[in-house]
Amino acid sequence: MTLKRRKNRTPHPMCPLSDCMAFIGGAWTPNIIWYLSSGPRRFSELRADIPLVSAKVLTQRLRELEERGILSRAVLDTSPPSVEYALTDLGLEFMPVIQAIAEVGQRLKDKAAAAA
Amino acid sequence: MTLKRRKNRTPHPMCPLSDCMAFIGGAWTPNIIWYLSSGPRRFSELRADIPLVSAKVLTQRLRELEERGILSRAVLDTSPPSVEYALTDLGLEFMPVIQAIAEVGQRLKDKAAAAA
DNA sequence: GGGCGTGGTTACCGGCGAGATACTTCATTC
DNA sequence: GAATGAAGTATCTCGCCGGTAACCACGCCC
Repeated sequence: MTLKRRKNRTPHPMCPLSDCMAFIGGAWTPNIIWYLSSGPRRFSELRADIPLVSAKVLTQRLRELEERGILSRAVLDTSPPSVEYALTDLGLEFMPVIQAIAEVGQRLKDKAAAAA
Repeated sequence: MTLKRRKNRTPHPMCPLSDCMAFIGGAWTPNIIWYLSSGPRRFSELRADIPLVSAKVLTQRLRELEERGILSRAVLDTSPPSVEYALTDLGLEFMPVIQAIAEVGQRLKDKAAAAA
């Protein structure tokens, strides 16, 4: 799922699951959408939000997501120029998925904590 | 995201998003869970359900999911012996995510159709 | 005014996950 | 006796992803 129509990732053309995963399946994509859901953020803020992503991959993912219309990219003419990313309306469509992922992840964590 | 604790895929240890994606991020994983959600299915049925997945990857994914307790594997002594896979209770926990993915995928497809 | 830090991006290299295709084993069926 | 079907395994290749390093334009500091 990261495609130029991320060609090889969960293709299965007629399947809504695969269609959606083609957008959010790329590494770190859910995290990026999550952190942008509370408002626009700059590149370096996203790096701080998601410390384990490398700058290279973050750039790649942001470019892909922009290309697909999930987020917008605006260069601010500060110096040095910084770049602000924001979810588009299309990007907001994915929030139910991101939220479900976060909730299930939290529930699993709670269970693990309760079991320990 | 798909791991032996799929090591390099969305690690970010403290994040519920990454925790959940570590389970369902592997290629074809959402599809497998989706088709198992309506009841146990055999290997060859899953292959027919998801025609674009190769046998190798399907085997890998099923093994991983079994190892993590998301599904169970039962060898039936028919001849030739067949193998039946079924979601466990833990596996069922992921259904909200799978459903959200399917719904958003469907909505995107509807929009695309409406736009055309 | 030359070295240094900063924000964002790109180039190069290596590992491993994933796709494609072919082959295996055993028992039934024609 | 050949073909078929179930459930894989083997091999090869390709592309994503991670890490490191370099890049460019600007402002700072002594």
